[in-house]
Amino acid sequence: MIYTENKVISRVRHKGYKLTPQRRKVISTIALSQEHLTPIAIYEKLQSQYPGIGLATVYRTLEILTDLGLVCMVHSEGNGKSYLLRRPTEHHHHLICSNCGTVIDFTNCSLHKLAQKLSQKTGFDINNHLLEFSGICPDCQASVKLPYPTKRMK
Amino acid sequence: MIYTENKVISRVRHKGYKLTPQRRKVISTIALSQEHLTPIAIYEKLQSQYPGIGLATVYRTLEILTDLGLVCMVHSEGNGKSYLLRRPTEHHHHLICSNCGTVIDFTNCSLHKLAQKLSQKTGFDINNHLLEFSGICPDCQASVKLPYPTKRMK
DNA sequence: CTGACTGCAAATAGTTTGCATGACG
DNA sequence: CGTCATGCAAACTATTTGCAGTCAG
Repeated sequence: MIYTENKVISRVRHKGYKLTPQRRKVISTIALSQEHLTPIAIYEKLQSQYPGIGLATVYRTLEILTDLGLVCMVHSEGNGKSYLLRRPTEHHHHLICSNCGTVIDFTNCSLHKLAQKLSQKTGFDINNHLLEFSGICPDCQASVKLPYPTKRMK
Repeated sequence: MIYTENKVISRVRHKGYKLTPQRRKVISTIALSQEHLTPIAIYEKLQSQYPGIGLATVYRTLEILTDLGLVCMVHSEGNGKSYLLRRPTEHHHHLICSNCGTVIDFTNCSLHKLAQKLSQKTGFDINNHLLEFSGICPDCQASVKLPYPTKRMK
């Protein structure tokens, strides 16, 4: 299931967080976006509709949403030091284009079996996991363009 | 296979990088450590044996080693913003205790099949992936709370 | 009303870079 | 000997925090 804006709002309020216009805006920005957004991207999108909103507020709101499990992160590998946020669908993982940054979600149930096995073997109480693939998406394979800086050393 | 210090050194030299005493020291520190190390941890360990080495040099060396595929990173989730480095064994993944930071390696071949399937479905040219589980290790389950530094299992 | 929330700016934390000096090959 | 590497400090990027004023409940 995808969290609707209203669902998120009621959940936030229900947990005792105040529902300020800033938080509303952040939530609706995430809800309306089709892509994963960085905190900065959210902040910039908001600047036009809601000038004066603080970046710190965006971070603070994201912290709450993360805490409530309402957004999820992408740790893009390689150069990607930025992490991205998105309204969560069902539990899923990410396939990331290391050239253009496109993110595709997928699910994989077999991981649960693997987690169980690991848990038995090691005694860990496993409560979280992170699986990401990265590569080059079809569009980027076609075009020869390289927007992401890759080369090091001069 | 585990890269020996000599192997790393010859590989670095072979790629045309100069083999300075600083690089040697960084490499041997990583090689001798049983645990994953942050860049800062490496820097601090070196301070005693090699005062005056610069943190930037550690980073620059790690960049080279990463480039050569001689170290691997752990992106610990949750609060963990620090990433850790280690001499690589075979291709493997990490199981991380979110309480004490213990890291256990494991391999999982079925991921390759998954990657293939994804690749077919999406057209991505997949060249990398990241899989990590986190949870509470047996020791931490038993004891209430422990500080961070690490232990290791095989 | 009142504590939670906000914007701002300053503070951190982690990492990168510019530059003059120094040393590997 | 000519690069390439180093150490240092300053620059950057991403995120967090302190604070005084503001507002949702």
